[in-house]
Amino acid sequence: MKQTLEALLKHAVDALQNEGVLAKDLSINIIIERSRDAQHGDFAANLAMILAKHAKMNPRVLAEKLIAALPDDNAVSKVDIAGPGFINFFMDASAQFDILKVIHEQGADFGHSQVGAGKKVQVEFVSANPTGPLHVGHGRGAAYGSVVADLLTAVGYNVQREYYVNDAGRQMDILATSIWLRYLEECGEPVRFPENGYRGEYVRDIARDVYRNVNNDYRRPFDLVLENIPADESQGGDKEAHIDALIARAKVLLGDGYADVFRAGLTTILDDIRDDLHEFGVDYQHWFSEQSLVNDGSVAKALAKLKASGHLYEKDGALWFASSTLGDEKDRVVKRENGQYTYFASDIAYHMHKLERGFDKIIDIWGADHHGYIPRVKAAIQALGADADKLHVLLVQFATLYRGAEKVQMSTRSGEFVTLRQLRDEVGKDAARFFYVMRRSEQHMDFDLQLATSKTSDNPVYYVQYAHARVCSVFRQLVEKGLPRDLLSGMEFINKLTEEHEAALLSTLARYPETVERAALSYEPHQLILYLRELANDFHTYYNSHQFLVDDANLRDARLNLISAVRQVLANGLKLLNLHAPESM
RNA sequence: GCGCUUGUAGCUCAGCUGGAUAGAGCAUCGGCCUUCUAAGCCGAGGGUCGCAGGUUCGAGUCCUGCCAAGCGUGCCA
Repeated sequence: MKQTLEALLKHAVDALQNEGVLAKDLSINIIIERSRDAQHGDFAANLAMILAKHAKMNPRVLAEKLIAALPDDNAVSKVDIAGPGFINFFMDASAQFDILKVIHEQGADFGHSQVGAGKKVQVEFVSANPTGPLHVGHGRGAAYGSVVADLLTAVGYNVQREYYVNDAGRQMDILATSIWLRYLEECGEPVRFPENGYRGEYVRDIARDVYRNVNNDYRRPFDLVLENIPADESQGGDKEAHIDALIARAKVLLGDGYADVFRAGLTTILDDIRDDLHEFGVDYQHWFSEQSLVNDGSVAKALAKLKASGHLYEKDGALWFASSTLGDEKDRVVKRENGQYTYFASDIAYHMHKLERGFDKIIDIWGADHHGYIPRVKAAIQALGADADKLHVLLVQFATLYRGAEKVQMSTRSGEFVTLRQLRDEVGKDAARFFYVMRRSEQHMDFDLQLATSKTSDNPVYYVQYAHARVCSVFRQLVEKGLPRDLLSGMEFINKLTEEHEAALLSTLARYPETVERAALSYEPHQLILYLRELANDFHTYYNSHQFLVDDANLRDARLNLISAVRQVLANGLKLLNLHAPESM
């Protein structure tokens, strides 16, 4: 309907340009928006106010000329000038009813579109180090990323979801070493566990698995393990040096066994993460291994490419990327003095790999604490000869957990954190997803566990789901009362829907496709949640003030068609968010 | 110090990219179940949009400067 009005206005502008009222070379962006207030009609255009200056004319006068030049259209019943020069459009009531037919015909596809035109987009999200179970901080990224991906799919993009597995870094070595030390404890060795090791209970679980598989094969006397190892922090030393030495020692003492322990940790934890996310309604097309970039020479290749284009130099025995010439604050090391690549080096290779895979758009979803990392990655993409605007980094703030008014304390290091699994157990998948995505992703968020589990009207998840269940309930009542339903007759007598509440619902329903599109293109799932709450509210209000199963069969059929459309749109929206649309509650 | 993000009702947050009288939920107060599910609805109170300038027909939204909070500023990931 917006497009129709835009076309009409365009026509009027052309006419005025031909008459010489408006300059021909004017670049005009016609914006039609929905009126917030029903008094202002259904749609409004601010065109006259924007053009007033160029035309050297009072906006209201110009609006009058525009309206005079407007072609007739059946869908428009009245056009007004209001306020400083708004052009308000009142749409014909019969045109408003068309949306019900559209919803009925398109069903589950209603709201989908092709604005993405099949362009290839990659959405990479969560990508937490596989050094332990996901915690609630990752949950928000998971919920947000998956909905962004689903929204983009709904508007016609060809979306690939990817998880980048950081299986190559030092953190993984710390994990493997932690597992081995817990294993030695299992064997009965008097282990002093390093302060920088991973202390979570899951490390012991993996260690026990290893023990079950190899018995004492990897057992070494702890005295030997500790020989000449620099002291840990509480012993007056440096905890980083201590753990690094332990890692090196583990590799020496275990030989091939080290890789075995390492793999046990990686696969166990990755399987757990995969399973966890799956149950949270998050699935990926690809799990991309960082180690594979090192193994297949991609990192070396990426650096060679940077070197060839003159973006690398050596200093202090290390290899540097001159990112400061491309907008970064300072240059960054890609290969350390000790010959090892930095994390950033594999990230350059990773993004080169993404570029080579031919995505039109690359979306990285990161925790907001990584925001300082954006300029260097963009610099890398540019240095690789690609367009840095292809990369869109979306930031997700952490959520602070509350139980009522009480803040839930968390600390990853000590192992005392709330896992995503615990959250799902406590509040359920639907409430968790809904709450995570309810707020703008860059906004700090307070997640109240008590509210999310409350089965009262306080809880917005139930509010929306209840609206869906209520429609279903009406149809059950219809059957119980033995009343017939005639869909076609309902469409035929659709103009019996003359109540204010019905008009409001029709207009809200019509807004769904543009809401989905806006939410998708601006990566803002909360727009969809907001919409669903509005639609649910419109419905509940309607429900409370009018009976649907009335004696007048024609009116009844018309109303059933309306609420059936409401149910369809609620279901479509809930599905996009990967939430259940319950038939009863 | 510099950079990024945030600042809107008592609390948690929206505000459609510059539009008309700044909205919603919770909380508070007052109403509505003999009727399709009260997990619902209706009503009331509650605001210097952090502060000060600027841009223009028009600013919560844009620009500048302050103030406050969070994060970043590693040859960590």
